Amino acid sequence: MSSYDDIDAFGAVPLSARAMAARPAPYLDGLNDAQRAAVEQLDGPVLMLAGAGTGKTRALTARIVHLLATGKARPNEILAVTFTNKAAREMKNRVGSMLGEAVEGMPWLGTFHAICVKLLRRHAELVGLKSNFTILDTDDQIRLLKQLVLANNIDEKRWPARMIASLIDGWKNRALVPEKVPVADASAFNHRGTEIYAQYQARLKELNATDFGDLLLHMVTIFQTHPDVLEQYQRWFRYILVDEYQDTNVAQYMWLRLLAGGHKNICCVGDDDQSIYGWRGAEVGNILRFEKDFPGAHVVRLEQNYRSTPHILAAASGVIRGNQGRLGKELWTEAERGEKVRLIGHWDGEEEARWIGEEIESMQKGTRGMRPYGLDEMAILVRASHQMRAFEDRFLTIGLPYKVIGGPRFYERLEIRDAMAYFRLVVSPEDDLAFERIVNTPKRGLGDKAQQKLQVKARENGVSLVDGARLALQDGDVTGKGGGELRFLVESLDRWGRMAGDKDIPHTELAEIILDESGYTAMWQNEKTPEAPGRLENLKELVKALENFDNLQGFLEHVALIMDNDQAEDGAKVSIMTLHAAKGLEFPAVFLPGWEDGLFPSHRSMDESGIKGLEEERRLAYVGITRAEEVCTISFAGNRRVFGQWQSALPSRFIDELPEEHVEVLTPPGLYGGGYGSAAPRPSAGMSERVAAADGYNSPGWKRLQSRAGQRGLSQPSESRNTVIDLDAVSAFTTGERVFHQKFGYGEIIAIEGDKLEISFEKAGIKKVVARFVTAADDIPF
DNA sequence: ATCGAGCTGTTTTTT
DNA sequence: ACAGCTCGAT
Repeated sequence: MSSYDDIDAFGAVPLSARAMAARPAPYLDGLNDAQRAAVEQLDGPVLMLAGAGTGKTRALTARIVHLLATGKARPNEILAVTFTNKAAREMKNRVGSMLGEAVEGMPWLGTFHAICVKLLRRHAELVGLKSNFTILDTDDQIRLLKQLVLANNIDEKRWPARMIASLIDGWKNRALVPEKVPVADASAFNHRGTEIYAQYQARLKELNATDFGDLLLHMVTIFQTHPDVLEQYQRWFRYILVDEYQDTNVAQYMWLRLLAGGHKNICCVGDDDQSIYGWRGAEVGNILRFEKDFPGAHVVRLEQNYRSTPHILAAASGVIRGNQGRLGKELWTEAERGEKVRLIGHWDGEEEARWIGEEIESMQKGTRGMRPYGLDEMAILVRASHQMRAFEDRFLTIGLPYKVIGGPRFYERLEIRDAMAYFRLVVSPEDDLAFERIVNTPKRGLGDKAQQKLQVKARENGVSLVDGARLALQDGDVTGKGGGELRFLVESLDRWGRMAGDKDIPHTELAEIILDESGYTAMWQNEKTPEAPGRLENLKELVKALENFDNLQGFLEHVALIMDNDQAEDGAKVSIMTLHAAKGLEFPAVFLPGWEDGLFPSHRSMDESGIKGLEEERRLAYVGITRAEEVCTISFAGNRRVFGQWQSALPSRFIDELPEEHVEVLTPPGLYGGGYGSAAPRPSAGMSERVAAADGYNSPGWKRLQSRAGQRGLSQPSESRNTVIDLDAVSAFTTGERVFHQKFGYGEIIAIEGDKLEISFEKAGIKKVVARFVTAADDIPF
């Protein structure tokens, strides 16, 4: 029998009545009418459409406090879901501080995944798992798939494990178990994908493991097939709150709908204009359909913005207006007009970085009549992480302190994963994936051959790889140096396992012993590469992080779901991050470089998803602009080195969409190459002649851009804005044209198919190449 | 078994 | 440009 009748064992802490009675509803103080409505409409479905900077977190937390204060629900009867641990933590803290001392955290406030793990541990047996199942990270997932691909004699080139992984993730995001994958979907991949999917799921079950997608998928499956279980939770969770609803995927949506099916008290908070995760399965449709999905829903719009100046808001609105099918929201503010959005063009990416570096330095002192800004008040938000390099290079040379936010997370680093694999293996010796990871790390002379033998032994006897290794050693399958090393490893694992059970050995000490005795620390000490010291440093940090937990097991449990990267903040620094990473943040001064068609909006995104892709890019632009409180500076470069090749580009179409009365076009100081830097936006589009002329679109740089584009038939902005893929290099070439390719040299185009060109090269013969790697022969980029 | 030269495919990222 | 990987040489 399952044990969900112990639900209320979790942190049922009744609110102290006197804490609430002391001051009547202080948490409602200072809320505007819309916020107050969102807080007080407790029953029935509510959609809180909260624009950027409209105080949604405040409203959300006040709502929770209101639920508690009115006695509508106890803390453990509220289900509050977020996407990130950071958001969950913040909400917990804010609810805590609004309530004053007393509240033991809300047990059901957390990320979708964290909550699903908690639920799934209780009901694991319903999907054929044990409740101590492990959660695989992306790395394990890929390795597992690779094995399956190999075992099926599938061509790895045509079906890379990564690709299959994203296919499977996509299905899981849509809550599709292997049998439910639509025929059209499956046949597009020759049914190979679904076969592997099914095998992969079976293998996960054998390993008593799940991947991230499974956490949701399994819970949806359980709710759908066990109405009794579902009912328990429907009854238990009297109120449901969802943050960032526009980012939910189909599986999350189904999960929510199922859970909300009882009381129907679900409050979803989100902003359709900030949906930027479509590429990983988020469905804007979920938020757009809310009123249909939940009949009788109250829709509350938070439109008063407390973050940005009117110019910035107007610029953002101007851009987002280009999207179809929005729920519609117009942000307004009482703030002073402030600075217009500033726009500046540059000759190339390096100059853009140089200019921004200098502008940041001037802004520190105060410039152009603006107040001085501290470094930590400024941020650079880029579309793609490779853009960061130019800034890092530049800032390093001029000694401007900066920090990169996002990027590889601590727990994703190689050395951390290796160390964790050792820990995992000590805690659960049957963790085959962990064993595979470390069996020959550090090098123990156990190559493919030897590992194959262990696999065979394990499979034949139906035991784990560690036990397989034991048997192989007994039978003398692995001998020599490798054999000795393997024996030592297996014995060490046993020893560490016993130590893990010994209460007298602190687990942090054990961790150090494991890393030392395994030779893992020594491996990095002996390595002379520049990153080795950093890796050792990270290992130390890992051991330190262990201090916050009671034992290795507890630590591993948490780490599986918490991939945070809380870098210690020391001193004021300019932040550099992607637009995606910036969602939810705000800065007094924001720089938005790289607004060029192809880069932003991203060529790829439009290729793959057409108009939907373009709209998502536009939302990204909206998110970018609305991060700025006081100063927003948009820039673009006429030329940029991409994949080692110089490419020229036109200013982003989003620049045309900025309402001109809210934009000030800056001309860079004439320090570098005269007027070259002052390439202006496309003159005939959004910007008036006056504005365009004022900043010199007659400059040589701009003219050159234009004439280059002209040769390609790309210069007419009016045309280029109507079609989605027009900037694709496809239209740039004609058959018979003489072209140059970096690797193959000169040749003549004989056919064009989509974005691929068939070219007869003088030296290399006939090849098919992607159009953007080819340039017209008489026009090699400057 | 392991090391280094050549090939490929290059957005965005959380859990 | 470059990282990550496969394949051939030690």
